[in-house]
This record gives sequence, C-alpha cells and structure tokens, in this order.
Amino acid sequence: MQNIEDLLKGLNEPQREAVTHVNGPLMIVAGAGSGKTKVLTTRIAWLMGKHNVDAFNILALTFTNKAAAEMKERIGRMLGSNEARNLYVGTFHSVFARILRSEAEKIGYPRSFTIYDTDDSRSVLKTVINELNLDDKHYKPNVVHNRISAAKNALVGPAEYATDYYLQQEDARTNRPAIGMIYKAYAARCFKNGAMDFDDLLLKMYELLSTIPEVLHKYQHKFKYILIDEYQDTNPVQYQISKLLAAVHENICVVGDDAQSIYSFRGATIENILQFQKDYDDVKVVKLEQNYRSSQSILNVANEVIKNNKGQIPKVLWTDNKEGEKIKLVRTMTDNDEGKFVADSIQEQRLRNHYRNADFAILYRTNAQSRAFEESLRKMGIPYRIYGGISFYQRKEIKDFLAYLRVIVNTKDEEALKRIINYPVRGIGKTTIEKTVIYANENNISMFDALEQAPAFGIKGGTLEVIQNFITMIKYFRSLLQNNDAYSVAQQIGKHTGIVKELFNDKTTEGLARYENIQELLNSIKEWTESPANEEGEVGDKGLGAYLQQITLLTDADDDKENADVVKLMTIHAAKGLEFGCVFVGGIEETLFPSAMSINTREELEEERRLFYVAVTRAKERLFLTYANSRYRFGNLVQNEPSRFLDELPESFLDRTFAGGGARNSSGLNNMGSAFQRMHRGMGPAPERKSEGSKPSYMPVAPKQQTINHIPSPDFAPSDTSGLQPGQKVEHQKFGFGEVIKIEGSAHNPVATVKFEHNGEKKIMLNYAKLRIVE
DNA sequence: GCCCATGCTGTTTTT
DNA sequence: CAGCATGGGC
Repeated sequence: MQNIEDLLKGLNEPQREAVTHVNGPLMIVAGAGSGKTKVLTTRIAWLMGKHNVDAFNILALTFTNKAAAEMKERIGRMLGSNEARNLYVGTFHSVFARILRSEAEKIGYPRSFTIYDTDDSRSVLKTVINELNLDDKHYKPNVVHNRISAAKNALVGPAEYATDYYLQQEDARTNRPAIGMIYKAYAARCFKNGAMDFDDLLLKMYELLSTIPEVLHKYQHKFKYILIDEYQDTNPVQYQISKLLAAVHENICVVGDDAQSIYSFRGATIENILQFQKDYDDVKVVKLEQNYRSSQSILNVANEVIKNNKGQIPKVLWTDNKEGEKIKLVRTMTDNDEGKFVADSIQEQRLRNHYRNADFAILYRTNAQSRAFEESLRKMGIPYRIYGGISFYQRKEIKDFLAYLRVIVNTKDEEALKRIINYPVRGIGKTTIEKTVIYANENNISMFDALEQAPAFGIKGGTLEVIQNFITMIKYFRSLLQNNDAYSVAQQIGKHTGIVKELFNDKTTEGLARYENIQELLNSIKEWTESPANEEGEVGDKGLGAYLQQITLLTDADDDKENADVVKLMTIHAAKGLEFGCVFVGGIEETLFPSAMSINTREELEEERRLFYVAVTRAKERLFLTYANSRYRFGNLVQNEPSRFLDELPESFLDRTFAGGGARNSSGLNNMGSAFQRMHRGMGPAPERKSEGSKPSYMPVAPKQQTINHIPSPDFAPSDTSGLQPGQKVEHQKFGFGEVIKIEGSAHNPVATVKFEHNGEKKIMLNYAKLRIVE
C-alpha cells in the first residue's frame, strides 16, 4: 500500500480512535452494524503497517473460522503483502488446539491427540456411566454432558466438583448424586484415550499456561498484541486465559456489545465485558454508536425492544440511513403457511426490489423450524442453503471413515476404534468387544493394545485370526503416516478396508448417497492437502494429524460456497455477525421465542430478548416478522400465542397489512379459504395473551396413560436374581416396587411375572432386567 | 452374532 | 414425526 495513513480514510472519529490506539488496554463497545470488523482489521493493519508490529506477535480471536479467514484476507489486501498469513487469527478453540498440539506432551497428552466432538463425548459418557453400573436412562448422557461442560467452562475440575457444596446440593436435588463421580471417570477416560473434548481445548490450555511457567512466558511474550472479538460471549476459562496471556504487555483489545450476548448456555458471562475496566488500569473505552447497516425503521424497532432489558452499558445506536419501509408483521394459520408466505414474499421481493437470492435470510429460533421453510422454497424452485443441523461431518458414513483416520493417528482413541473394529463387518461382535474392553480396563492399557493380547482373555480360532488381520492392517496404515500426506493415506484406507467398494456396490438410494458422501470427503481431503496456505496446523503440515485437528472444529458456516446465489436459512445464533438485505424472522411465538426453557428467570428472558435484538439487527433494508397460530410439534398441531416481544413493538413502526407476494394464486393457499385473507385483513393489535399462569399449549392436557416413572433408590444396585422366588419384593429401575407372582421360562432364560404397585403386572426377563431384591 | 420390528424420546441455542 | 435404542427371533 502506498500510504499507510490512507487506512484511516473513511473512518468516523471513534473508529479512528480505536484503530490508532496502540499500547495499553482498549475496550470497544460496538453496537450492531457499527463497523467493528472494519475497525478490528484496520487496527491490525495499522499495527503492522504503521508500527511495524510483526504478524507473529499478534493474536486475534474471532467467533468463527470464517470470520478469521475473512479478516486475514482483508488485512492482506490493506497491506498488499503476504504478511497477514502469519497472524494468529482464529477461534479460541482452533487457536488453542494448534498451540496444544505443539505443547500437549508437557501435560501428558500425545501430540496427535484426538478432538472429541459432542457426539463422541456423549458416547464416551455413556460407556463410563454403564461401567459405573449406573442407569443411562436416569443419567442421560447429554444431561450429564451439559453439567460437565458447564463445570469445565467455569474452571471446575473433577476434584473441585466433588467438593463443591453448591454443585453437590444441586445434583442431590435432581437425584443425580453420581455426576461428580461420572465427571471424574469421564475425564480419566478421555485422558486415557488421548483425547480432548471441545471444553478441554480451553481448560487444558488454561492448565498448560497456569502450571508450566516456561510455556506461559513463551506465549506471553509472543503475543504482544491481543484482540478479542465478541467479548460479551466469552466464558470464565476464556477470560482467565486471556488475562494470563495479556498480563505482561497488557496490549489487549476487546470488542463487544453487551446487547448481543446470547451464549450464556455455553457458560458465557456478560460480566467479562462489564468488568473489563476494573481488570486493567487506564482502560481506553471507545463506543461505536453509529450504525451503517440498517434503515431507521429497523433500528427503531431494535432500540425499542432492547430498552426492556435492565443493566446495560449505556449507548445510543443511531444511523444516517434513510427511514425505509416499516417492519412487516405477519400472522399465518400454521407453520406450513408461514413457510409458503415467506417463499412467496421472497419471490415477490426479488422481482419488485431486484434482490438476488443471496440477499435473503430466513432466521429462526430452533433448527427444527427450517423444515417448513425448506419445503416451500423447494416447491417454488428457489435455491437455498440451510446452515446448522446435522453437518456433513456428523453423517454416519463420514464419521465411520474418519474413525479410521483417527485410530491410525491415535491408536488410543477407543471411541473411534469401537466404530471401526467391525466396520466393514468382519466378525468381531459385541461379546469380543466387551471382553477386550474389560481386559483393557483391568490392565490399564488401551483397547488397541488389549487386542494385541487377545489370546490372554480367551479369544481363539477364527475370531483371533480376524483380530490379528485387523491389527496388521491398522499397523500398515500407520506405517504410511510418516511419508504420506493426508490424502494418500485416506485413499489407501478406502481401498484396503473395502469401504469404498462396499458402498459402490450398494445400489439403494441411500447407498448411493453414502458413496457420494465418501467421495466428497475424499475430494475435500485432497483439496485440503493441495491447498498452499492452511490456516490451521503448522504451515506446511499436510499430514493426517493436522487434517483431523481442523476438521473437527469446522462448522458448516465455515465452508461456505461463498458466492452461491442462494437464500440462507439458519438459527439466529448462527446469524450473529452477518447481515442481509431482507430478513425474515419466523416463529415469533410464546414457547418458541422466547423458548419455553427460558422464561423462568429475568436473566433467561433478557437473553432471549437480546437474541431477538440480534435477529432484527441482521436486516439492512427490509424486515419481516412472522408467527403462526399453530404449528406442528412432535407430529401434532399445537396452538401458540404471539410472542410477548411483539407486544413490545410500538404499533406505529409496524405494517400489519402486508399481503405477501404471489400468495394470491399460489397453490395451497386458495383452499386455505379465507384463512389467508383473514390473516391480512384488519388484524389490529395482537390479541391479549392469556394470564401468566396459563399452561403452555404444548403440554398435554391429560397425562398419557403410560408407565409411571419411578426414580430408583440412591443405592440401587441390581441383585443376583438366580434364586428368586414368588412372593419376594423387588425394585425395578423403571416400574418401581412390586411383588413376584410367578417364575417361568427355561432355566437359562427365566421370566418373572411381577405385580408392581403403580404399573400393574409385567413380565420381566431376569437375564436382562436389573432388579433389586428388597426382601 | 446379526437383522428386523417396535417403541420411546426428544426441540433451545454451538465450539 | 423420525431417529435410535432395545429386544426378540433366527
């Protein structure tokens, strides 16, 4: 670039202040659409171009990988050099994964540790819960996982968990006193597997920095300048890590907007941004209050809504943009009608206002809502893309294939090993796996090592041979690692295991799709291997280990087919940081938005309101808010009241009369008869909501006549039932207490008939059911 | 040890 | 509704 000062052109005063502030802590309070990405990128370019700061000395933490890539690109363009490539820019998770990869051995992990995604974590938890002889119906893996995750994000390790009075009380109250024990076992198992879960990437990074002074010293001096985006969504671990890293130079710049804090369920605490000024001396505070994104009308609505939250950093968002159209508020009969309305309106808006498909976004609170929209868009032939939901990498065939790669890189990864040991089917069944795991646990060795000693626990004959072949194969793959890139290893695996051939021969529709997915995976590995610059992993490392590390942290927002002209569908959470010409926000109904899960405390409700604020402020020119009278939930139609947030919008900002685009003649709507017309005709103000105490409409009116759930006694342990006699009293995990009526069936498969206090007579197969003999 | 049928449960939000 | 775990049959 010719003149570095040119960077400052086109910045407003506060933006310029933020960019040119060089040393010392800086907090940028950036309202929605106030150009904070521009400020961040310009600031980095300024540091490098004006103050000769080396790219290696700058750490920038963003919210998505995509944002990181974009940032690098923009800085590169500003500077007109390749220097930006050396910046440490990425999400907390990916940057720390990269650092941990080179330092892992210092805290006892292999360099090539595996990263467990949520599914892996749940699966390990399930194993551990069963090994502890606990019931996974009561200790549901995802409930336990949430609990453990929250603990990790709050820097509470297994030992602290077990002694924390409050946590123990809470677990006792929900009758899950063993969570602490499970946490401990889970952490131990992950460690044994050489694996870290998502939360560990933060927690272990903290551990690394706080326990090994040389490492702390190294990174404190390396990262002379630290920038953190979306600071309002950081959690306590992230907070502590950034504090440690910034402690020497104190050149820490955080950017955030308390009004857009929407990740408290992930442990984020708004305190971090509210407290920043107390954490450092002489904090420079810059407020970006001019919005460049949205029309006046849209901003008015946003401001009105957020006004209802208490305790914010005071700021006034304003804009020079023109007033624009009023916000359209539309009610439909059902969620399907809502879908039709939106698809019709997109069609209409596209013609009338010359939008491209890519100018539209459909936003919603829950992923499940995407379906109705998707159907309507497909019927009308409007191209779209859904973000979120089940990602490519979560598909079974992809996970199976990746499990091979994982085992080869890290044979201790038991989770992955279990997936592939009998895939493709090679005759290693449940019994053999169980024996292997038991042997491995008893001897404290990995499952893979246990397989090598199969004769020691009674495996012989054909099974032994199959196991030995399997081991030989895996070892062969491992031997390829050193001198081959990720793609050639993956290719070999596809060939030698027979997976590719097997899927190729499967001519069913699903089989075909699976085959194509595997091909796509192989292609993407090839692409990654051949791409010159890789953002993650050490530069030039094209090995399988580096590949796997980044793949787990990819979200599908990241691998955007950037220029595709398609309508985008996503949750509001996923839309954070994005903007669109014309935005539809669907399902603005009580129990959905705000979610029924989040109306119990003021804090929860305020977060929902911030989410609504985020949704509204994604729009540049036009905003549609829609809600349905009733929608399908779990297969049945339920009624919903309009969201309370709608009541907070002043009538004068709204247009309730909007008759959607092609709705007049579009199929389906006509036979809706007057319903569609009714919904547009003189709607007047939103109907009064029922009194606060009224039941959420999704709740069944009468409880279904089914099993009355029994909560097992705390000391519940299955008894030996081999000598069970009629007349004895027993406790069943689910059916509760009862009396044995008779015993029948064969000697090795006895069946007891038990009359339960609350659940009537049941036939119980004693070989399988867990019964506790009471007397 | 494997395969199919049935029944149960889950829907906040994500790295 | 739909995906998945469980369980019963072979």
